[in-house]
Amino acid sequence: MTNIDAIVIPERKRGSGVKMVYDLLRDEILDLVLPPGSPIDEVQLAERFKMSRTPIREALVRLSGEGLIDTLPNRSTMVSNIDFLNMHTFFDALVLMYRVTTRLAAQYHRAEDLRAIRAHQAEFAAAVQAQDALAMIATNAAFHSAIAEAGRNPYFIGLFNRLLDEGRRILRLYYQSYEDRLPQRFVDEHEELIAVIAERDVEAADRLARAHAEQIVEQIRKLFVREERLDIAL
Amino acid sequence: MTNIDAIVIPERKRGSGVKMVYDLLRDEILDLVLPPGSPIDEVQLAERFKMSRTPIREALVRLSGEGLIDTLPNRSTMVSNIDFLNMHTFFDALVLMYRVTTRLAAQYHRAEDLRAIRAHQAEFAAAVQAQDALAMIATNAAFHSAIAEAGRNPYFIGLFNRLLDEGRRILRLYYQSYEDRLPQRFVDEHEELIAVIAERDVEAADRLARAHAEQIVEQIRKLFVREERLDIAL
DNA sequence: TGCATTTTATTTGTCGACAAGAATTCGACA
DNA sequence: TGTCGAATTCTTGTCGACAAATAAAATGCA
Repeated sequence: MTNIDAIVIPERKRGSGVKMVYDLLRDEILDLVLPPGSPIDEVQLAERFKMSRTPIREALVRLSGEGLIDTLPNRSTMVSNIDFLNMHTFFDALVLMYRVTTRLAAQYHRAEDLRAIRAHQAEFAAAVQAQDALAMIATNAAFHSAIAEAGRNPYFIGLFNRLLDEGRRILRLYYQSYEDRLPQRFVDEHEELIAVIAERDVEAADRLARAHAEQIVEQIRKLFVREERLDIAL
Repeated sequence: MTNIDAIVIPERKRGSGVKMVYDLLRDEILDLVLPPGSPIDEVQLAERFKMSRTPIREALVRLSGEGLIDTLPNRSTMVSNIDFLNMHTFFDALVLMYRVTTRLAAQYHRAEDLRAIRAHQAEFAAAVQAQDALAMIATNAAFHSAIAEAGRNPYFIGLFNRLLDEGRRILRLYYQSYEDRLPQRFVDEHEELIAVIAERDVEAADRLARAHAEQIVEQIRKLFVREERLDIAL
């Protein structure tokens, strides 16, 4: 006894409304389906999800709290912009969190953490093998997020995940250029990271994580200057 | 033509509802007027603020996003507990953010930042002079928050403010014991911090911030063991 | 009395409606 | 034709109401 509506909107249960809208909007923002600056219309969303504006608004409040959307009082709300002018603050925070979370993972990880980390690494390697840039971005973030989880510091986990989200948006902008040789190097560096975490070598974990993070930052920087050149060329 | 209601609820304007509820509840949670575990009743709040449940709920969603309240789906919502078992994760994050924000302040501060920092330091010194423990907690947090602002990294500022909030709750629990001699030492250390920031001595800023943070952590730790002794004594 | 089950009450999640601001359109006048 | 102001349309913030989910109370039974 399934009707067609049940396929489009899968039998929403009471209480799942906000979470559903939140998850989907979040994905669409991070995947740049909704690019920075896109207007967000409550009424439109309400029609799309076939629910009233109240749960939509609560989802938007959550997204706003995480800085993914900007809300002008009594006026429009839109997907938050990426602050290219102060990108260095993002890089600083990212490198530090790479280091700290990897350090803590080396200190506090348990056996099951390593299994989860290795599983994500396998997915990342597969994405590199398949030259699937979007999958590389997602699996790389998941890999490092798993390392952070193994470190068991909720404050660092929270900030790091937020940074990884922001990085996901930034990399999406340039994912075309992921066709070079660097990804294989990242795969190797990930393996080294796993090794020093497993050995509980905190200092080595710090050193490798730092080098790895600076690699990534450097790559993003190169994407920027290439983009600037294109701008000038036009 | 003012009526009595206008005094209790000061002429609420459209759009200010959520912010008002959010600000007030946040203060009451951080000041332990609402201690951890307190139940939060939407209807009661709606009556208290003389508004409907909708804006109340949106304020609660924000507070939930910041981890200040916990919400069980379809069930009660309450002020989040302080996780004493994993207090070390809080200390780790706090020390690191003290160091990082002070470093960045030494690097990036401007003249007006120093003025703001010195103003907060003056207020802190006054609170110590007056032996006003609650004012010490608040002005100390404001002092370090101002240093973080001078560092101009929004990611660090966000996490650090969150940690300072949590610290405010923890210290409130024990603020009686602030009657010892340590506060004067903190005043002196603050002066040293300001000096190295003004000199833009990054490494010294890091070193002093770390020592200062570890002082504070050590003091909180001592409060804990004293509390445990009292528990045993009973 | 103690336990299981039904009934009632309370609380939460969602809804449709309305009114206040802001943006837009329209029209008057120069 | 261009500009200013009034009127209209649109969007947002808030409201009161209702129904689902849970908790509490009441009832029945051993």
